[in-house]
Amino acid sequence: MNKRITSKELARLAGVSSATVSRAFPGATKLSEATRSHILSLAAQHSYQPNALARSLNNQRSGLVALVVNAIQNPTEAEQLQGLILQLQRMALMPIVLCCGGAEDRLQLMRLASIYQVDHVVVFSDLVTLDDAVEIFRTARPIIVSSEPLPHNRASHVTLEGAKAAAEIIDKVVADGRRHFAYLGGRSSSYIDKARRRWFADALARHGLGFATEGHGDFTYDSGYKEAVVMLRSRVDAVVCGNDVMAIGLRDAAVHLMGRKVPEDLAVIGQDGIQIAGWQSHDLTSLAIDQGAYVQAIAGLIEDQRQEDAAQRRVVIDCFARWGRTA
Amino acid sequence: MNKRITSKELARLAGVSSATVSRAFPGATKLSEATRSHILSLAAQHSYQPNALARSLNNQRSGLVALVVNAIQNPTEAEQLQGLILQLQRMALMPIVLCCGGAEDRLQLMRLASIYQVDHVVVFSDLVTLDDAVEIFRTARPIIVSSEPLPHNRASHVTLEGAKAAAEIIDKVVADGRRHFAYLGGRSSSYIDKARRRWFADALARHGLGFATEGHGDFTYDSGYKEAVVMLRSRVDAVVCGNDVMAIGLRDAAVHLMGRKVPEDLAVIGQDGIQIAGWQSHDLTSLAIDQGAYVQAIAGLIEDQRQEDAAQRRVVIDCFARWGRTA
DNA sequence: TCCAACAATGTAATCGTGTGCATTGACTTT
DNA sequence: AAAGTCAATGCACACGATTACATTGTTGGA
Repeated sequence: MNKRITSKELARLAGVSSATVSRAFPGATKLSEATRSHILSLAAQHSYQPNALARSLNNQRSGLVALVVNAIQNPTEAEQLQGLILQLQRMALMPIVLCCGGAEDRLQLMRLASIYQVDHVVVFSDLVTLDDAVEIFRTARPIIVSSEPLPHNRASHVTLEGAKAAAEIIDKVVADGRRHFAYLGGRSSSYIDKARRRWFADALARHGLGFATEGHGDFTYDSGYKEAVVMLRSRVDAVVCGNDVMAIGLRDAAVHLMGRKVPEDLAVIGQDGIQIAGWQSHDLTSLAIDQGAYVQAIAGLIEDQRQEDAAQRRVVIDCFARWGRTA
Repeated sequence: MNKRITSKELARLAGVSSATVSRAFPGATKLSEATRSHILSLAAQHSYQPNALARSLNNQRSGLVALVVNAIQNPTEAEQLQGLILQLQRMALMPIVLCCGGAEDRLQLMRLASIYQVDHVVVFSDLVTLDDAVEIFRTARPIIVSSEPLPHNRASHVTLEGAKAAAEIIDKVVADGRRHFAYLGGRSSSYIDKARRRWFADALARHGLGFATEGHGDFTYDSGYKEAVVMLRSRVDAVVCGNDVMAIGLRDAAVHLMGRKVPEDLAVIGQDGIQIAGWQSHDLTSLAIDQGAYVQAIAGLIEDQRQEDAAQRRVVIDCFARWGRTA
């Protein structure tokens, strides 16, 4: 195992002090161009790079970002995570990923991560409360994704607004003659979960309608499949689902297990607009998130936080209708 | 922003030296039980936790693990990553995720991560060569996933063996009367890519058959969809795909665009056995990886590496046939 | 009673970098 | 020519925790 070369050794090789080596790297302050290039070429030759851990120790800035997610397997989170990580890489920040989904003790997990002095925390998971995140990560103010859009001086928010697009979808489905609506949500009491249901409920209310049937899944395919069996026993000709994956599960059960025709007998509407929803075998109508804008918003908030005294902000991202052939 | 409490401050509060505070934490060596519990209760009260960065500085052990992946969006990698991260969390190790897929300069990205003194590196991506990984991450010996199973003293390997299961699948498909086979691989020249093709080619050879048609995608749905249009112009009644996602794309094009019936007109075989392949709307026959065993193997190699002078090992994981209704 | 052994804790060095301050030397100004 | 200015660099300390070594106090045995 080759040990890594240290700045002191490089200084000895270059015939300067370690302080001069240190000065050769970031902004190149107060240092003759000759020695600077000398040091840099020697550094390249011995493949020297400063130790980020030691640097962080007196910088008070680690360059680490904790991403608290539910489960990467979930396509919605996978797409968001992928986009954000690419963005962080461009900002020369390192993501540490925490999977709350399968963890026994989520708070313990976050404490374990907090000792790494992360500069920023992005909480995607709704299994973690804002207060816990703020309390545990003392070195950084969290950014909460899809939480309630209330001003909160201890965290920044990115949240979704889908009322308009939901109305657009409902209007079309009602115009098609559907009258018996169902909603398949999550069991979670998180803000965004309730907000999404409300967008559609409000849109229905304007037609004098409401959800006659309701179900609760856990955002997985299997839960959508299972809930379909229960919910479709009632008279239902349109189902709105809390995410795309449950919608696909529900549709599969309806079509393959219960012999319904989609969209003739049953309209199915998802949420998130994941790439898989666009696969031709699904071609799901969905209340879609603009993933690019979403990631840009998060990255922007992180950028804001880099000045010490920045106020905490909130950003609202508009959803749009993705039209498929299931509604 | 609450600063984090330091060991020196806690020592002052407890009326001891910072050395004693340090001794109270890990193995509790040489320290009276009274002061130990006193310090621990005070630590809990002020929610003190040691700074991992400072600790790593003289420990020579950071607890960080770099996971070099292609793209999280890819369901195969997402499932493996999820499993491995959960396992790492149980081992109290922190994962840093690098996405090579969308990165302009992959080597630069790895260099950026290498300054964090990671203890271990797991390379899933085939966009990075073994030599580059070893060269850049001097502080850790990489574990290479799905690379060639040759002994290599600078890295450990986990690789797949699918010859037997591939033969099982091919035997069944040939018994069904198929004779005109095609293979849709990746453009990558990685070992595992070629090995997978070989498993099926060998199985076909035993029936005096071979791949009459070949295509090259990039492991995405879209590339499977597009290649279908080209490949299915030839006379083909069975296609083996390099992964499940391309298989689904190819099947969608065959069914919805070209009017083929699966499996009547065309057998479709995927690889990886991802969860999505099991969704009823796909129900893909696939050469599946035992994800549990795969993750356990990687975790085992990491555990091995924790003793300084451990030999580098390689582990072979057997694939199995997942039977769906596409073949 | 005296010395040795040992447990408990403090002191100080260490890990690798970054940076304020002091020092040196060359160059400019009057 | 004397003095002031400024660029270039070294010195030393800080960041926060760990650990070898030194020190203290206590106890047990001869």
